[in-house]
Amino acid sequence: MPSRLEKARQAPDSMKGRILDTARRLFGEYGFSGVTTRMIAKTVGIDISTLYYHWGEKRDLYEAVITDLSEEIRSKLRHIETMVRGRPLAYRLEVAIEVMCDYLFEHPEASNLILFAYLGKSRDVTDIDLRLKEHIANIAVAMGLALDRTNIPARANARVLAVWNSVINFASGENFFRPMLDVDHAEYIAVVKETLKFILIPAFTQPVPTH
Amino acid sequence: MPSRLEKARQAPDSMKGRILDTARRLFGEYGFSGVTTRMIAKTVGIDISTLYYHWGEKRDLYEAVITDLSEEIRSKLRHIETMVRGRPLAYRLEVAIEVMCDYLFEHPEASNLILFAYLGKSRDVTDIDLRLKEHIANIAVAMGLALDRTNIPARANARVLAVWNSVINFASGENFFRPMLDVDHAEYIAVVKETLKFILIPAFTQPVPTH
DNA sequence: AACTCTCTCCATCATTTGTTGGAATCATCT
DNA sequence: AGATGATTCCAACAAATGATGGAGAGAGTT
Repeated sequence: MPSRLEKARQAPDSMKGRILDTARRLFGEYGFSGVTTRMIAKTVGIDISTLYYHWGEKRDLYEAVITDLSEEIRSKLRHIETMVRGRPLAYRLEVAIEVMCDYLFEHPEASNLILFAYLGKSRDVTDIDLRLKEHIANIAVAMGLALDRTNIPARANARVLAVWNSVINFASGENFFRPMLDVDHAEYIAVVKETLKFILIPAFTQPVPTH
Repeated sequence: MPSRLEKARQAPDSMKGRILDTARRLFGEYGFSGVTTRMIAKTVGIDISTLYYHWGEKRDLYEAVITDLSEEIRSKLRHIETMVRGRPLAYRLEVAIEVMCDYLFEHPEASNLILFAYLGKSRDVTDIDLRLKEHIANIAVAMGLALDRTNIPARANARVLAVWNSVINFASGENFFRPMLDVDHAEYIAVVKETLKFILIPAFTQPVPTH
């Protein structure tokens, strides 16, 4: 039996990887309690025992999904950081918004999983670490809001979180918001990007008001 | 047996009202699938049949919670509108942020319920209308981003949504974010308000850039 | 007292859900 | 071919879950 402790990332064509992918999609859609192990197995097209053979408890599978996602986000942020290093802040924000939007709209389940993690308390699953603190600290440094990764002021972290949240919500809420805006998918992405830039860039680039 | 179709709002000391309140808190904490009818009944301190007697299906109870919340939000927004009518935009934003933050932090389950509604698909509960479109349209008009409630441009709606989302997420994610900021509850609220003002006010008040 | 109406609970049912044991299949190695 | 180990599925179980029928308790009415 394969170890459940090994690295989450799986070859996407292996059975273990296929289960992980499907679980990720479904957990993102319905949340932990909203998904049954049978749903996952049926979607993959396998028997439920096969799922348990590869991943053990439902909670372990969920944890693997979160760990996997966290790793993906980290690498995405690293990528952004290399793209913007040394550039002016407005440019950094613009690139970050573009890249994060593209990533999140290509992986609709990702932002949902993140939001489910915020909402937190699922009776059965607690203290699975999305390592958001780490991610946010990295962004804060990349944005020039803090000098080093340790001891970042609350204010700086909060500002990064505000940016982060704006992006996440627009991605997660697409089905909810898009009818309100009466646009198609592509237009939605464009409007979101424009709106985010409209909201975020002035805040960080305008001269400090004297009051 | 009481009708399940009557107005959701209940006297808070009636059995039906007590059940509604408890259900709201629990649904906000764990989501629809994360809550069992037995949990609700046990928390209220009654037998599960009593719950079914008053509210019928779990879904109906959930729907009542959402309808109730929607009504509450609408009245809150109306209240804000009367407070800011005719004032300059920066002031309007500031008041809106203050009042919405206070409301959401006093009702921690509210923002969670809203987010759960975004995420949407709960296998068992669909198409319960939070009437967000209406709320957002009202804000857009109150903010002066649109002239009348009909035919609001996508761009305006998106901007209001961005504001709305920022507030909601900070309220819902408190347990998640607060340890990252290393502040207590009161400080958290203060930091959030400050951050929201920092982010949102410049965007809407700065002179239109020429490009 | 007898009746009615509202409300509450106990007991129960059918499904669903998480989880496991064991048999069958299949490829690999000797 | 036979042994071995990995993988898959069938069948089943215990617990949890949504939901209901019916019996009481209590208050008010006649």
